[in-house]
Amino acid sequence: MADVFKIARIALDVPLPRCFDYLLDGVTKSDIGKRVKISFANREKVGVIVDCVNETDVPTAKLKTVESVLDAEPLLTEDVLSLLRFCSQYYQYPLGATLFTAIPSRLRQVNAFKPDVSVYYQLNHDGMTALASLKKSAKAQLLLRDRLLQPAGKDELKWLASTANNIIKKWLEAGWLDEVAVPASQAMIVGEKPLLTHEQKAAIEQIAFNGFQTALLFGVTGSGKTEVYLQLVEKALQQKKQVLVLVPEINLTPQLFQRFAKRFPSIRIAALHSNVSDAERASEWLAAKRGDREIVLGTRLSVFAPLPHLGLIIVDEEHDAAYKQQDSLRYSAKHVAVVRAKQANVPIVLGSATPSLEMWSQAIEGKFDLLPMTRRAVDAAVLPTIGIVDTRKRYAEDGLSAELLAAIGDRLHRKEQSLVFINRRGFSPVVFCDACGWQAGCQRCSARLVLHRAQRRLICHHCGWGLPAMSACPDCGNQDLKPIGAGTQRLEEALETHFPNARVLRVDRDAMRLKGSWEAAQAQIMDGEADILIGTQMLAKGHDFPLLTLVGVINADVSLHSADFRATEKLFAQLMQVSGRAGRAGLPGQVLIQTGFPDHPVFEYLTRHDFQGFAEQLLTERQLCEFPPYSFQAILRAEASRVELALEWLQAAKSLGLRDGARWLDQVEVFDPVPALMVKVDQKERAQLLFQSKSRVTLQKFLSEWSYLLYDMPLKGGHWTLEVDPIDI
DNA sequence: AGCACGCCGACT
DNA sequence: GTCGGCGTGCTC
Repeated sequence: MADVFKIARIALDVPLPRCFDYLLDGVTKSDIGKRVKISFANREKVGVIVDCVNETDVPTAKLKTVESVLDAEPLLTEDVLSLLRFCSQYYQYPLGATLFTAIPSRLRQVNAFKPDVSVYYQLNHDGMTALASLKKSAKAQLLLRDRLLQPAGKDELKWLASTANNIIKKWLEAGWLDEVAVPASQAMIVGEKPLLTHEQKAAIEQIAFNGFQTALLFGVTGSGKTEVYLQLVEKALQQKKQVLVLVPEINLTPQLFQRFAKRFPSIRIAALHSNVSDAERASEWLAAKRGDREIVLGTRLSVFAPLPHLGLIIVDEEHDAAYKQQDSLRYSAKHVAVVRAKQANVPIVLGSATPSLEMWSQAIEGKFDLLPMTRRAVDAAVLPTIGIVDTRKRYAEDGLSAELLAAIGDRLHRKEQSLVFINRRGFSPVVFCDACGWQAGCQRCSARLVLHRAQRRLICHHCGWGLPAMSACPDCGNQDLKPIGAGTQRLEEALETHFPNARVLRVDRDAMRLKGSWEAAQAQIMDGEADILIGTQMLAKGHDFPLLTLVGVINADVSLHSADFRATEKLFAQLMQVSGRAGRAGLPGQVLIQTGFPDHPVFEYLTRHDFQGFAEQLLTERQLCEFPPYSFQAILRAEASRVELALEWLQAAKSLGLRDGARWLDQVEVFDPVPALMVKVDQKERAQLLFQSKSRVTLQKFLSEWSYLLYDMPLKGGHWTLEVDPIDI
């Protein structure tokens, strides 16, 4: 018989670094992970049992009794719980708050969640035949058709296409759709497979499927990484295992979902990301937990999905910063994924064309397996030629060099598409008075206001504050205010002037604000109904546009003199990524990068497509300076009404650390509190304190002994956070 | 995080 | 004389 206890230790969704004890007669270790209903500070709350004991320091009079146990079986099973315990400890975040981030919101509530009430739709045989040859421009129908190879809920379909309701209705009436209550398990069917390149074959063969293994799939754009994922997934599925696939952002899920659904039409895939409704997410989460979903495909939070038969983890676009959560539990999903693979004793494959230095260094040191794929899978597709345009020669107000204009003109002539990439929304980032030196600044942030000419407003990109654009300088009355520099809107205007007959399409957050406009824009680009695209980050990732053969990059150097030591690493990855948009389908691609620093080494490596050489050089630098990945960092950030208060608080926190963590101090470097690079954001002034150590373990020990003391140091009128392995310093 | 308890300004 | 401002302190 199992040991029986009297007291349950319960984790709650409160920002306190401890658990709370409640009486629960007959509680056993097998109850760990179950949810309970309790009264906490005179309020009903849901908690999770994390331990059971017979003795506690809490005075007996204070102990309350658990009102009810909500689960027959633990909602958080042992494997997920131990992963979350690791996260709580590693990221110095309270256990309760950590556990509750991993639980779908519907299951955090006191009211019981009734899963599987929603109807699932699936395309039947008639439907597949009828919809086999849709027009390319019927974007919504195409998306829905491909998704409906697998059972799908209404909410998710509506997210895929805003017109889903009407289309579903039509297809139901035509008898092309079946309503399925619960997606049924079937024998595995594998769709058509392409021939593999030698490199793809070699990569697949290196995954042994006999225990924990970390592999870095280093594949240039177009080398066929997805096909490698698919064949590895097939192997795992053959062993009746579940597969976890992580993608950096929701925009990339539909694409990958289609590939998976087409290849494995009988396999049930759960899509877990923030655009799936709460009810559907909870329902899919529970289905995965029952083993009723063979594949879970989702964004970073999916790394905590319950998978009783986990057999493989895939992390696509491993270098992407979106894997790092930037609030509450500040975890790195790819790091957690590696820990999960280790705990579950399964292989993990991380793919990227420009791996993070952190992963790359592990691979070349032999700690991870390196799976290189340096050739494009389509024979005819060659790597684009990359040219550097020196913008010091001639200053162009609109940001467009003569070389780039000529190349665009050339594409127009050949009826091919051009993409002009600029990571800056609005018309111009600076509004400046020649006469007195005045600049338009935000009243709530230490940032400049960006001119949005269409709205005739100056807008702060950090807090949203703004004011109507003025025609005269508010300080000296000068009538000649100058908008300096170019954003997407100015480029749009300039390109329309240069090429009056071209169809110019701007794709940024402002232009794509309306629902469905992004889908429409994609269809427009696919069908060749646009000649020149102006895009921000949105256009850099994912989608392949077959007619696109020229990519121009404006102002590639804004980040080159940034204080962030990761700036060049990020720039290289970003430029490689946009370059990858050029010339994928047999048409040769050209990339033109405008910069005022043409001699910077990053461009030399870039023109040679030499990631390895670039990484080697950066790693040498990092080693010399003892920067990550040769050291490990943590940052304590504080925000308050005035920066002096934040600095004072950090100084006090530092002294506390110096006293209490003294025995680690010879191995942990504690810097001085400094104001943040951008001191003021949204009326709050910020400062930070950096910790660094050559040993991850030592830093962990130091943080563990010191960080809980911070909870007893109130920051009046402010807020603090501790971040382990920060990526923005 | 909530929320209650607790001492000082402008209102019926 | 009260209503209410949000400063500190607690939650098993």
